[in-house]
Amino acid sequence: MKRDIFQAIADPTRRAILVLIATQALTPNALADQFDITRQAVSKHIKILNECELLKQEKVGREIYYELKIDKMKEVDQWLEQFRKIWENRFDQLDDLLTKLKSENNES
Amino acid sequence: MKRDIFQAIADPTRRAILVLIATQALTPNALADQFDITRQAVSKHIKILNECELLKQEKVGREIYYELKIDKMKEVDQWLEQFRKIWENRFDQLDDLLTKLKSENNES
DNA sequence: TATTTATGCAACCAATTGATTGCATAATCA
DNA sequence: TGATTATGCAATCAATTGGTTGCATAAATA
Repeated sequence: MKRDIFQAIADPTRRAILVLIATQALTPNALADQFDITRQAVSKHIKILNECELLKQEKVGREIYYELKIDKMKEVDQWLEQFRKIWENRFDQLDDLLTKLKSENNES
Repeated sequence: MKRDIFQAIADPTRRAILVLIATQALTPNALADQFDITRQAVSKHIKILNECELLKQEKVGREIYYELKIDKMKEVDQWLEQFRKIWENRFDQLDDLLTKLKSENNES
């Protein structure tokens, strides 16, 4: 599969799942309770998230607890970095401009 | 259309377009030159990005220059914030643990 | 004015997606 | 052991996606 994390977070249900399992491990059934779709639909989302290496799992008896591999989310953060550089730079430029205008105003 | 920025960045071609127009305004034709797909395919990507309010455009004669509304990218950053809090918190906890272990080691 | 050029829109198409139902397997419980 | 429960997999389906070709429009150029 040529799936990546950007595909994973494209779907709103999957984004909600990621938030839910970010702080606590949950079973597929527990997750399905949170949504108005069938357990199997949730299961397919889990499968996709798993393929994207976003999940760690722990088997307890016949239950499987899924939790978010939070470090994987850093990949999105890293991609955003190139844009963050730009908006921070532009903010600095605006800041410089305002400082300059202010000092010019004080001189008059 | 119920499209959002997460849909917009799900496609690799669109991500590449966003990078290209982040620092310079480009026409659809100029963009199409960068990819191995038809101009119309690029045009459809532009349409989608536009629906997501990711673009500003300036018409010059019959050419249209598209540039990224960089502030819109902050929406992704904001969504990531909840995860960033978690991984930064865990890093702090690890840091505390290491500091604690170190001091205990010094005491022995 | 006639031709070229830049762009957007419509129709179409194959592949993918998100969901469903049904079934198989494995673990728990009465 | 037999019934229940948790999960995953397969088949199926409608809707969406990313791509194509063809056409219409508007601006620049000869």
